[in-house]
Amino acid sequence: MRTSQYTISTLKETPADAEIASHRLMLRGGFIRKVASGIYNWLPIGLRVLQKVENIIREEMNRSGGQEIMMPLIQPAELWQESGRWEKYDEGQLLKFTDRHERGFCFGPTHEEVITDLARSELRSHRQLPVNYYQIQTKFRDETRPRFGLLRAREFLMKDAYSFHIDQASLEETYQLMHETYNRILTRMNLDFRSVLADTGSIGGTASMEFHVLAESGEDQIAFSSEGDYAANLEMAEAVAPPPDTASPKPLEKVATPNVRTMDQLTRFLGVDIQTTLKTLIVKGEDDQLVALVLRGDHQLNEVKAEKLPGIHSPLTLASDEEIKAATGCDPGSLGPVNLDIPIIADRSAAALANFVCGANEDDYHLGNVNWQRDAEPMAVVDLRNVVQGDPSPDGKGVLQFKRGIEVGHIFQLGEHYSRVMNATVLDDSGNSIVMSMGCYGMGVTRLVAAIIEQYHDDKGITWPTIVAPFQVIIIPINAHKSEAVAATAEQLHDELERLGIEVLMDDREGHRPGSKFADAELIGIPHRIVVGDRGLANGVVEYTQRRTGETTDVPVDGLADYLHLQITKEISNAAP
RNA sequence: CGGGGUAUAGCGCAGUCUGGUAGCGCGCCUGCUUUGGGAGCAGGAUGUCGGGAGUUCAAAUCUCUCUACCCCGACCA
Repeated sequence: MRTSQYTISTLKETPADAEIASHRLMLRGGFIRKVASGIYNWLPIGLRVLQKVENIIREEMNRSGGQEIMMPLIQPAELWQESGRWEKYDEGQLLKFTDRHERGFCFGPTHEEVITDLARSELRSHRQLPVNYYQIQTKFRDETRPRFGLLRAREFLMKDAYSFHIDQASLEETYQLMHETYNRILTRMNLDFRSVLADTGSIGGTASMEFHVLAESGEDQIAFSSEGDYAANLEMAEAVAPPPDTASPKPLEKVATPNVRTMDQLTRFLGVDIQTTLKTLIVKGEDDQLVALVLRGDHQLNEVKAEKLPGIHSPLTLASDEEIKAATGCDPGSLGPVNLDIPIIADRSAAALANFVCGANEDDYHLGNVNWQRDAEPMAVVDLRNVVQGDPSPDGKGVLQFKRGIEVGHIFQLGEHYSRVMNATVLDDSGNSIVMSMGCYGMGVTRLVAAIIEQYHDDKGITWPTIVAPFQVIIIPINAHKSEAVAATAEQLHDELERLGIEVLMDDREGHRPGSKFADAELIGIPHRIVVGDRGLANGVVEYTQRRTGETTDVPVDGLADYLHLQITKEISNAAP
């Protein structure tokens, strides 16, 4: 391929609205262009990368027995009404419209309904199970706030797979297989990633796991054991119950704390350690009754954990100051569990305290030396808080550490969540009608492209792993118009590499001086660069530079193509398990 | 959806406060000279100043309104 016949649309200046590396570099490098908020064009060079990522996923899915299908982007309202998600699906994310006959449709944000509908008509016998269907297809989710370029787009490419089973054991087997498949896919792309325990969220189901590419720009916080294998999304990470404080109770005391409203003010005013204090949050229960959630002063409420508690309103809703005043007679800053006429749910760490400080349920007063049982009784003691770095790991090995991650994959055991409401059944070996168990397995293809860049870039541009690079080799001839030797050598190398099946780009643009060609090659991130110039040719050598290391060596023209062929073959296969 | 901000040439921006009919850098086109780290000179093209309404002799500039986009918060691949 020659740049004179190929669109290289690099920008010298960064478009103003790009915040993070992947977005900035994809715009500058001419990989993508924005069409509307969260909606992008893919230019030729960008599409090459996208298709490589797509093909790695496809190869590994096929290798694991997945069968590729394609479902429609546009889906009828009836299916979503049947599953109950037409009204419920994440308010607003479902983009709905009607056709000329006033029939309701939506753009597919995911395909559980369509696949379940397909499965119930195609799958009749247990002999056909298990099956795993997948597609690589456009999704549309009307995000309230698209951002970070491809990391949170509204229209994006996703690989979604759905498996069907006669029983839970079979589902677990495929779930495990998909876990391994995802590991292989991400490993082949040379990514630094983690699989972590995850919340099942709005899709519903029993077990689920997320795959995170580690990057500072990631939107998720993940917690993992310093010594064991435990890893979980922060919203799921379990806080281990500390041993109870066995100090003998001291006499309860009431202290005046004028104008103290926050934990920070309280600890400074009283000169106590924040770890010996309690804070009390009032949230809405079902039927608008109030519930008090009690945490240690230094801990943060984990909303996902709280929402899962029986009797708690979902989404989690804090009571207003007025409601709190009406129920307790004081402001939120003076709340505490003692003599509180609201059911109390205590976090394990809060429940382990003795002789602690908390609000007195009276403005400008706090209580000291408070003790459970003697002074207050929680209705339940549960895990309610976010873990913090240094907490013991739930697997008993080491302590928890945090990293940020980009969620590129999510696998679920859905169980009978959809198959039951949509009546997707098969006959078992006794002729009984059995509701199929389902699994679903998502992977964000366009998001993966961005995630790769987040891990592979430097101050000059992208440093693609060879397996996903848009081209594998770039040849830059210097003053080809003046030197026949340069022109001929570059041509010869180009043709030889192409014959060997290597994806080679020759920068034959006229009017560009070497400097701008070097800059473009580095921005676009082509892993191997060959510079052909008179200077070296006099000695029979060209200059070879590795993009990632910047390491430059003079190498003989003879044998270079074969060497690169060997090298590249190694690079694109050594990551395959 | 709440809060904040922006909209002027393909990109990055100035001009707006203080109204007088649009500019800079990069890019683009032509020519010449250049050619190992984003070249120089000369010439040139490109704007319904986001849309609409209003105030005014006169609006990029003032007023109202609509729209799009970006950033900060609750969801997801």
